[in-house]
Amino acid sequence: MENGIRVRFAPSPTGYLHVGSLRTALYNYLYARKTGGKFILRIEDTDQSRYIEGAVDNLIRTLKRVDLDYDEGPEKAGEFGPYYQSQRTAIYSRYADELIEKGAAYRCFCTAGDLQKMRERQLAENKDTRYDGRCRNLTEEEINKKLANGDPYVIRLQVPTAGEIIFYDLVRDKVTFPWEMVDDQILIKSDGFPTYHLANVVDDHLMQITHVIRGEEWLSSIPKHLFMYEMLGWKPPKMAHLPLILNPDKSKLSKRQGDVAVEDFLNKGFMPETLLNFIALLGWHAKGDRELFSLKELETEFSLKRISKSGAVFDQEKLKWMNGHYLKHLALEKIADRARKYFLEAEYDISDTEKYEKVISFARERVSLLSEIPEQAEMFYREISFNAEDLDMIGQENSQKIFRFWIMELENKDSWNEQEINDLIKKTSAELEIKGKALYFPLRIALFGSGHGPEIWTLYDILGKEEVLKRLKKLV
RNA sequence: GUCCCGUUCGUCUAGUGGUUAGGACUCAGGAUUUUCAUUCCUGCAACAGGGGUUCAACUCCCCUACGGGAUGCCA
Repeated sequence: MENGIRVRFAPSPTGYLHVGSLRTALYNYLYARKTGGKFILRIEDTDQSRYIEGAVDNLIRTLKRVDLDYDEGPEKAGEFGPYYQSQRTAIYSRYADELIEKGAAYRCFCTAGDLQKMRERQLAENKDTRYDGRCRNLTEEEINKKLANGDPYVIRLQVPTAGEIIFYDLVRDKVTFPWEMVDDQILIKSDGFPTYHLANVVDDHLMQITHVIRGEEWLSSIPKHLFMYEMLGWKPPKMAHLPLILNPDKSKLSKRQGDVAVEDFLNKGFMPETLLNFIALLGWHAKGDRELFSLKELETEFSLKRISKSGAVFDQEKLKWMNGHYLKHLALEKIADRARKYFLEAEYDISDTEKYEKVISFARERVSLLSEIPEQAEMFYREISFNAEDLDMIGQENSQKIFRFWIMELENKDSWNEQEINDLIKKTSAELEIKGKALYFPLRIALFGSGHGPEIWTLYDILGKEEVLKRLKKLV
């Protein structure tokens, strides 16, 4: 159901995918899926000084890992490419020229040093630090002379100096800015590359973007963007500015205060389902009390109208809880598959698939991260070791009686089912007149090296009769 | 500093003029479980402050406070 809605996720390739960016991507994705529109990925790589090898590949890989599919973008050419801004410089300069012709932009020959000095002076005089517009009034003669001279220059937007601009944001409704406060933004840098502001306006128009959904940090740039749309004679897209995701101290979520890279969360053992579900809730909420949603469910539930206005603290405690939830409720094979790499890292032999899945089914119940699963599984893959206290318990007469009784009984029959093992426990208790903790503790210590852990049957089921017997025999 | 945006339990939030202000995470207690974990139940805990408007404000308006964002030849 093509309805012409087109949204985009336009990250700059910084080398990793920020959690806040993931949410922006998700909301754009959801809005596209919900409305039957298109979701475009565009790479905003116009800052040459920040080029990072492999950053785009990593970005795309991460998007894939969390299952966020785009309809157009790098490696998925549509009719509006190229989708790298660094490959579109000719396009931007054409529109920059058009703005100059229309008197909405001008060449500025001020050097970085000039600007620095200007800023310092403004600061000293306690004035706003803004470009003072000194190059606005250069004569044609002066300009041509500098041009002929090969002086480097930038192109600046010539914004109105008085009045105010009113616009309507889908999240914040009416927003007003006085033009006085808006700077003559640089559109084309002296290296010929555009700044975000120009590139974003040009591309959103050319790529026929209908809705711009992005972080609140862009809100104050809207006047400049809207001015460009107007001067170029274009219809601006609808805007939705998302509340910020915050550190525990309420500042904008940043690297300095912990992990912000989606890759890091994934590698630590958080799962895509968790990340997507949790992050969807940071700034958006369904009508009722429901909080658990799969991606598919979000696609139908999502609505721009229910995006909240205030920032949301990224609470890792709740993230962990939610991951624990998905660990327990997702298909066993899926968890088993994802946990595999952690077992391999721990060098456990998991070639016995049946055993491995039983282990997973036991361990998934008691952890909140994929990476924590192997430590719960140690008793099934490693020889157990005992501390002094354990040894003491093992050496006691009653313990020895229990072990010998079990060895004898176990050897009587080839295989045991759950009922039979439980009956054996009862029988042991009756025959030896040992009960409760005094019975279970020695058994647990002997079989898996701890007073706490799985039920005896669970352990027997996973390890099998031979291994259980072996562990018991070693101790008598 | 200036401009912009925001403000319901510690945190994420529901709420849209009349509610015992609901849910989730965390925390505490209890039940189940021979243990641990799970699960379930119960509890603690919030409308930033002050003015209006109204018969009635968490809900609408204004001010103050606080928080955040922007203020780059970065996005």
